[in-house]
Amino acid sequence: MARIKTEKNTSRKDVIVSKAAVLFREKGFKAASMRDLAESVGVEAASLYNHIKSKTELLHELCFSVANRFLQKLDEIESEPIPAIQKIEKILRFHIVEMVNNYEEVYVSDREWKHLNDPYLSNFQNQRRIYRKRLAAIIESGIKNKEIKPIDAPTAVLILLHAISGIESWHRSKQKITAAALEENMVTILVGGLTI
Amino acid sequence: MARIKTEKNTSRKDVIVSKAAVLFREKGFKAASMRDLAESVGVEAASLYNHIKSKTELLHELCFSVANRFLQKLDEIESEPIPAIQKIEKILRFHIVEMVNNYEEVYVSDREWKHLNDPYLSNFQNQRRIYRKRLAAIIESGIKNKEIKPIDAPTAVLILLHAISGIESWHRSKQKITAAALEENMVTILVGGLTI
DNA sequence: ATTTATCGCTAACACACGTTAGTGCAAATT
DNA sequence: AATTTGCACTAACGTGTGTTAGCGATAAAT
Repeated sequence: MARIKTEKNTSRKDVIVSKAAVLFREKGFKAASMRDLAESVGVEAASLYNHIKSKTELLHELCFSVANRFLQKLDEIESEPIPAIQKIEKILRFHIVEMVNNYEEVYVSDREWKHLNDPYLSNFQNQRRIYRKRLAAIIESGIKNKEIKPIDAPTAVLILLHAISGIESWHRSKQKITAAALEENMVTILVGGLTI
Repeated sequence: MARIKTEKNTSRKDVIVSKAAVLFREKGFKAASMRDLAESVGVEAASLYNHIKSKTELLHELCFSVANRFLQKLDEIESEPIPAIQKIEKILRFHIVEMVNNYEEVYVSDREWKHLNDPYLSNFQNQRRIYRKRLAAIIESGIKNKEIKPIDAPTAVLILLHAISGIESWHRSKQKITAAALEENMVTILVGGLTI
């Protein structure tokens, strides 16, 4: 009967959620079982339910905490009085840093949200759609100001976001370049590809 | 007792594999059940086993048929006597066209290969690793020849491949631009991002 | 020190899953 | 026309799943 160990300012639920992120990334949400999770937490499966309502709650928690972080940052950057292309670069860098430092959560939020249930599912999809539209709008304004090539903005957004999710491969690769180098390379290629 | 309808030159197994691709994309491999698949084929679940050995066999079939198409094309392009950057552009265009026209299969091969079993799993991972190394080598040679910016080649590969998988979003979007326009936009941004 | 709340345990549930066995009809082959 | 093969069916199996109920021990609050 060993209790779940917690560090300062982290509840037992936080521990579970964070272990779930690792597992969901490794195996996928459906393939990761509550018994797997229990083992990785160091407890019996049933005990998890003293801290969480359901398996899907873990997914909500992960998806929306990530989504909220990105939304908040976008609010912040959108209102800065800087050229559109610089806004895009800032957002890009934020995404990269998040993907590097909070790999598990961000990855799960990106790949496993399909398994959310309504109403969370529709909610999440809406947020995602709106987020992308806001990015597209920034790009459009950059095109108007001749900072950015006259390309289809939604396509540019799609490229940016998916390219970032490629950091997954970086995480798995044996001989990683440094995170800083990764960031610079990605910015060079992507911002370079957009700029006139 | 209605038999599975086949068109010319397609076996009943082909029909099943192709319906499986749709289902695996929609729900993910684990979440898609054989009973789901049976329904979409118009048959009882057990009847599927007159044509296939197992659920995973469907995944093998999909993953390796896609992988082989890409490998074959890479062989072809690699041996052409053209500048590296043009090779990259050709490969990029091939990926885009494949992702547009064979969406379901390519998507499943890209996202669901984790659920393969050994020895297929290791096999697939190896092929993937080697494929990427060959792409990186082309980029390296382009860098040497001053056709391509001096960036980290593996990072460039990662960006290219993942950006392509973003075509998933294009497929789902309501107001699609044409496939041709999509292709041109992607090439503009990505090849533009690599070129000096 | 006593009470109360927290939390991990065992046992078990209902259910969905992939798959096999065995039967019989219909199409293909002779 | 007779025979063989192909294929869909029903029934059922074992297993793994998420989750609940209820018990007892320990930590927290009084």
